[in-house]
Amino acid sequence: MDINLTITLNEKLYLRNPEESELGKRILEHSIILIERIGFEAFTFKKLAFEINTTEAGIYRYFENKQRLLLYLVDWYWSWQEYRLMQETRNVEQPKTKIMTAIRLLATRVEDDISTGHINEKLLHDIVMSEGAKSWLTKHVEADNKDKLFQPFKDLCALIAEFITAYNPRYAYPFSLSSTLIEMAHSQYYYMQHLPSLTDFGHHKDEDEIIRFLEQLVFGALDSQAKEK
Amino acid sequence: MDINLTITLNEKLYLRNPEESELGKRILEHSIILIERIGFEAFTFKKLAFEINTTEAGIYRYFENKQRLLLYLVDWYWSWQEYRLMQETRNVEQPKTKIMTAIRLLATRVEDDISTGHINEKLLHDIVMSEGAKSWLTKHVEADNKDKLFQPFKDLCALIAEFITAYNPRYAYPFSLSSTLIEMAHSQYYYMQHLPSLTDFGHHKDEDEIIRFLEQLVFGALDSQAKEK
DNA sequence: TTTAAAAGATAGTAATACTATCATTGAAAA
DNA sequence: TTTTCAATGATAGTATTACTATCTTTTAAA
Repeated sequence: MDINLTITLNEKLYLRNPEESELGKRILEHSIILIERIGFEAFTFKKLAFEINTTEAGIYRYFENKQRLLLYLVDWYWSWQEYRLMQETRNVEQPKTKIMTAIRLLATRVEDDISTGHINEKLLHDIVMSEGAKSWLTKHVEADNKDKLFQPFKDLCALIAEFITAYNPRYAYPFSLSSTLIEMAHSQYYYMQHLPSLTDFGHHKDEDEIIRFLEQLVFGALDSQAKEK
Repeated sequence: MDINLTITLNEKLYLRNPEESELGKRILEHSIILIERIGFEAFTFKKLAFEINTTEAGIYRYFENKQRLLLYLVDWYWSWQEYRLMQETRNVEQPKTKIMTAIRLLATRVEDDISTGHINEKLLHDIVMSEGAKSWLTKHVEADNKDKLFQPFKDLCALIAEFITAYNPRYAYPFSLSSTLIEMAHSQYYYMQHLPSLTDFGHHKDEDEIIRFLEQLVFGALDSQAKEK
């Protein structure tokens, strides 16, 4: 069986659709590798062009600038996570199980998914953790938001918020809890790796601990609310 | 009464201590104003120099680069928040009240504190929300961490973790809960302002709602744990 | 076979992120 | 009072970044 997963993103993210050409796919593939290796600040289109034996101008035909390319990658990641979550919660009855599945998918180190040829999900996961926030922490958030450039993140957030509401319809903050969960799954992992004293996962660096922390956090909030009301 | 609050920070943050000269203080004052106005990406030492009628080279005598200056400002902010929190929890007996004070201080929009002449805390609060993460999301986090450049954040995190442990000694994740609380107090506020559909604070934009969300989150986690064990 | 889009090659510009050097000032030490 | 020395100011210069423009060649469909 040869399944090929293609994720289609908002057209405003690019000048020319990178999924529709060989060069485009090489740009995606190697931008992930290069950003992961040298970091987004040091990453330039010139360096990327050198890596894939094309020219700087060639890359500018696909993406307006490196910020847009990053946003493309980040959106791709959130779309992929939402897809995975929908897959894994299909046919699941219990809202509790759905939420636990979400936590597991978000907080577990990603392995490369072979069904998406040129995208290395493992590296992309690292990029989203260490660079992802830079895609919305800008002076043009609101303009980008109007252009729906954060839609994949919002969709994922809304999906998990649905699970939350299904679990406890009286809980007052399903969206905030959902965005907190998504953000913390990534940033606690980052802290565990780089600033462990901000966590309790010390140096054994066990991601299962993050899962337990998040489960306890989420269900603590959801179950106590049920009691209080 | 003329109280003057001076916060002393890690010497590795700067080349020349900006608190010790008039020019240094003007750099701090106007970097806050300018970063808040144009954003960290567009901010340059040349533009700052123009604002305060000095030269680019003059600013480079104080800070190695703009990233270090940002880290200085962010560290200043966390030191100030820790100071405020210690002030406001002194003589408070109940751990629960201490935690609620922490939540209130972190999640309430800051007003300018006149006791610190050249620092506008209100603007600094905005900067920490929208640019703060960029100070640790770098390829040199670990080197910076070895140089203790994140100490103020860690200290604040540890202080709140103490309150948490005092409230419930059996809770397993005081540091992670503390860092989650600090981060969410800022990022839920940012979302409320710029990406409200990630929250439940819609468009009335009421920070008291964030406080209630955080209280319910934190005490939900802390109280349910007590039950389970 | 033509033709038009994509890619390659090359050049150029303004801004950024610095470093270096030398002159001037101003306040404390001699 | 003079010296002196640190801080600042003024100016220049460099490598890199972040683009834009143009012209040619390749490729793939009409």
